[in-house]
Amino acid sequence: MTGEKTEQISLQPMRTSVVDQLYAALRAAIIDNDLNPGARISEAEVAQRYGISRQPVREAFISLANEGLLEVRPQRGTFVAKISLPAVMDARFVREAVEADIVKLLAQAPDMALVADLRGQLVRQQDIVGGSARDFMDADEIFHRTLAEGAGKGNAWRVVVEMKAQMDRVRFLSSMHFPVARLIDQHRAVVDAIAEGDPARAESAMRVHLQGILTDLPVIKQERPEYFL
Amino acid sequence: MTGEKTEQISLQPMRTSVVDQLYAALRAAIIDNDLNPGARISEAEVAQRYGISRQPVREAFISLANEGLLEVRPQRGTFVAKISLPAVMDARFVREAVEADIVKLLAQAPDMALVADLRGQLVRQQDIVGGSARDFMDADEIFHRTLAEGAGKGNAWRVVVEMKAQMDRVRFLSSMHFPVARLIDQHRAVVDAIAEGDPARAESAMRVHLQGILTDLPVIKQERPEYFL
DNA sequence: TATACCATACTACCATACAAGTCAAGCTAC
DNA sequence: GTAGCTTGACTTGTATGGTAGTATGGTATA
Repeated sequence: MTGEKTEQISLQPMRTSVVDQLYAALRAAIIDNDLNPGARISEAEVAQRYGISRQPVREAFISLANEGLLEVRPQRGTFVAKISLPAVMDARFVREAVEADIVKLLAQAPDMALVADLRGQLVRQQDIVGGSARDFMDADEIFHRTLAEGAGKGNAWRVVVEMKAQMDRVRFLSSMHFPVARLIDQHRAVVDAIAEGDPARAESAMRVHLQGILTDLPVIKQERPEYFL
Repeated sequence: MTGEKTEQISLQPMRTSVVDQLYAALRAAIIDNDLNPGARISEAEVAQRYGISRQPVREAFISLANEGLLEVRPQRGTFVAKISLPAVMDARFVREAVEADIVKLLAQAPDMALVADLRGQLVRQQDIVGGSARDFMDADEIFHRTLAEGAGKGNAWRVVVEMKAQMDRVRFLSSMHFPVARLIDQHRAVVDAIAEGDPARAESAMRVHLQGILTDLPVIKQERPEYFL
């Protein structure tokens, strides 16, 4: 369907494989809610839209389904996964557990070079305060990744990324005005606790930060029940 | 390669998809070290062995590569992933963080029916003491999954499963004589702390339990350096 | 009018064919 | 003898064809 507009979105000429490019494009589209939860998205349709064959599309679908972003029902169709409240809450739970332990680790042996880097990021985050939600989300992701890599847990970050995908998808539904200033304050609290070598306070600050992220989830579910399972 | 013995391993006649069956079979083979780290494993070869076409094999490979169990190098070949020490240690780190929070949650609101279930499992674990490593690993997995599901974190368990795969692969290399009796004692300590509603002790017991799992990893790496990255 | 049935147009699944990159053995030129 | 090229046998990546299962809408029947 959408049989008229064959707008032939073009992919880069093979710097990386077609599958990888398509995977990234679809993943971003789903998280940004450019593709709405529950939307149908068949292999053939996507293949035609991107001017490629069905096989790479299918392979991109597999990875997205494994991440819980697509649901493929054999012989029936493939759909953007509806948002499951338990799944999102569990993703937040996992992320909190992992990042709490990461900052605990950092505070046990404070690295002042890392702290300086983080403080620099805080300043740059302040500059975004009036800016776009997208820009802040990017800065936020860099901040959290810096913590993980600073603790030498780069592989653990991969898990957080997967959990974050579930969470971000919901956040992008919530009309985009999260309290940037407060979030930055929470970031600062984490950094300060690390700098002072106070693991308990660092952990607590991170938990508070991550627990506050999905507070308006019930509201969103009431506003858009059709997006939820 | 292995051109003679085409022993045609047969898959079930389509109760579930060919891809899913093959995925499970290969995953088990890798974790059990039936397929050694670094071993070559081409799409065509596996397809022939199972009497199916290359496409389903390829799709199973994608999922296994996403889990870090295979490494596919374009135009070069596909290999069982060598064991990366940082990756394994980070997997343990993530698992500890998640399961520590799970038992903390359970101890905050002890469910005596769950405790009874767990105590029953402890008894059954005792019966295995002289038995096979495989049997104990299965019982161990059930125990940990019961904790996760008891805390209402069934989705979080999916993450643990992925981390466990990395860890179990190493454990199966270590000549199989882990101290079963001690591990059961540690399980009991967790259950007791939950029953008594002591979150701090439950957390601590779980962390001790999981930290003790990979102690002989350096020994294994010395014994079989060719399996490591 | 309500319901069982059936043709048809989808879907994802699997098989097969072709394309393109990689690597190593062996030949050629020097 | 050796460096460098050619060639061919691999590999995974992509395209296309055919199959079986599913939903849907129209039609005949009670």
